[in-house]
Amino acid sequence: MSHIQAVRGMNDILPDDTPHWRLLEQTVSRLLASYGYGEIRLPVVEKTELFRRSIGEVTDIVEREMYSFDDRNGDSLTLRPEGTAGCVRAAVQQGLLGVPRRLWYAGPMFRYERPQKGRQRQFHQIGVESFGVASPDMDAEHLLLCARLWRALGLGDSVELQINSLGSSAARQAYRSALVSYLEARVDDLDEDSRRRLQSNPLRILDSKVPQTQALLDGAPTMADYLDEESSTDFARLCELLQAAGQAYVVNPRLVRGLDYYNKTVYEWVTTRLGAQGTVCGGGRYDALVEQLGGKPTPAVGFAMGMERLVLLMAETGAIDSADKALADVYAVAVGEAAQLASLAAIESVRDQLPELAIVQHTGGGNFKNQLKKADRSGARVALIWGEDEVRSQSVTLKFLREEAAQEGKSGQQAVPREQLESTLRAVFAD
RNA sequence: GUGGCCGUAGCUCAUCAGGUAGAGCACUGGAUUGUGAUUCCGGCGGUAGCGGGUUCGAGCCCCGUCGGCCACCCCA
Repeated sequence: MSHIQAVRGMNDILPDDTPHWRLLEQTVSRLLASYGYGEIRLPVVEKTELFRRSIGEVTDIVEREMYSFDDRNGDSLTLRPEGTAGCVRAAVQQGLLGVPRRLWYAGPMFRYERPQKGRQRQFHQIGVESFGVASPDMDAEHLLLCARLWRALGLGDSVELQINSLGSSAARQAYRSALVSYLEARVDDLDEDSRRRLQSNPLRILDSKVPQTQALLDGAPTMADYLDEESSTDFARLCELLQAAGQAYVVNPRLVRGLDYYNKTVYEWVTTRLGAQGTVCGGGRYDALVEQLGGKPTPAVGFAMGMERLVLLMAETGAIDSADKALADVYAVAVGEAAQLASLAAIESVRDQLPELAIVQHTGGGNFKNQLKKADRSGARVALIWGEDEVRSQSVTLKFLREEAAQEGKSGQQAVPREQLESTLRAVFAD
């Protein structure tokens, strides 16, 4: 068994799945265009320093999940674990921040984690970022845009919106120390993971999955009580905007996000249908990041959605009509050398005149039975047959392979004079 | 990084208590020397992930290792 296998957690996406992916990509790019967002294409590799500074030194991503390596000149580079950092870097570097700017991107991200359902080491995100607008109407725009996407994908009933506000960094600090002192007084009741996080990242204890810890938190100080005034009025305004738009949401006061750069509004779209990895999309404000990365102070909001998870959900929900797996509309069969010549010439002409038809030409020889079998397996609706008889009479036999065609009174087969082939096909595939 | 379950034909799986492996699908030949999908008959296809151990004998038991799935951690 010396086959070379794919790297763990880096998966092939096979032809059976790519139609789902394409539908997602097309739907997203149309929708974003309709909201006036411009696509930006970013490198997959950035300087390691970029991620250390933006995501945060003590996060799991930076501490143990990055694919980092030394370039030949000694620079430390990293396969991007997320998209926001690179997008901000590009926006600053390319001078895109003079006016409010709406951007989106899509592509692979890399995180060294144990693979499980909805999580792999190379995964794909679609990211959306808006720069230069501090008011919550931009947050609302993002959320409503997402909601519209879920509806377009048939996922409207499968996801729930949870929102929260983290407050300004000062408010966060204040809340953080209040939480820590509350929990330190009850450290004996804390689970092991949470105790560790008490040192490293106390806010994350809030979304612990341990029931006992959650119970302990019922008596803890709440984030809302520590919010600065601007954060709380902005958050209230966002809720108001969502209500006005008829968008349902749940305020989850224990929602925190893993990356350090978030402040004020944060949110997640979650589902219960995907096992443990329920977050399908997540984001929020990061008003300080642009300045932190050397740009002029610029407020920003953004989110990222996980394409693998969305594709899983689409399949799970049956939202996608079990896609047409047929690779061909027409399958051309030719037996004999003369027939092959006639077939090739005719098919090239059909391709000229009916470029939208998917035509698979039989290759590799074989008898009639064999070739017809391939025609059937291809999923094609029509087989075109050339043999000695057709060559002699300068015609082609058109055979209907599918039952639904029979129901339309198009069944069996018929001889078609060569010069009528294109018009006959045009008529057959008119619907 | 931690834990549980699992690796047998291209795919999905069987092999009851250790006695050197079987089915369906797929592929292929024929019944049908120019006709698929249905039916019938035949054929190809396996160093049982890999390595070691126990045993007269290991797909089955033990150890290691690699890989997969799910969960924890964390996140999309």
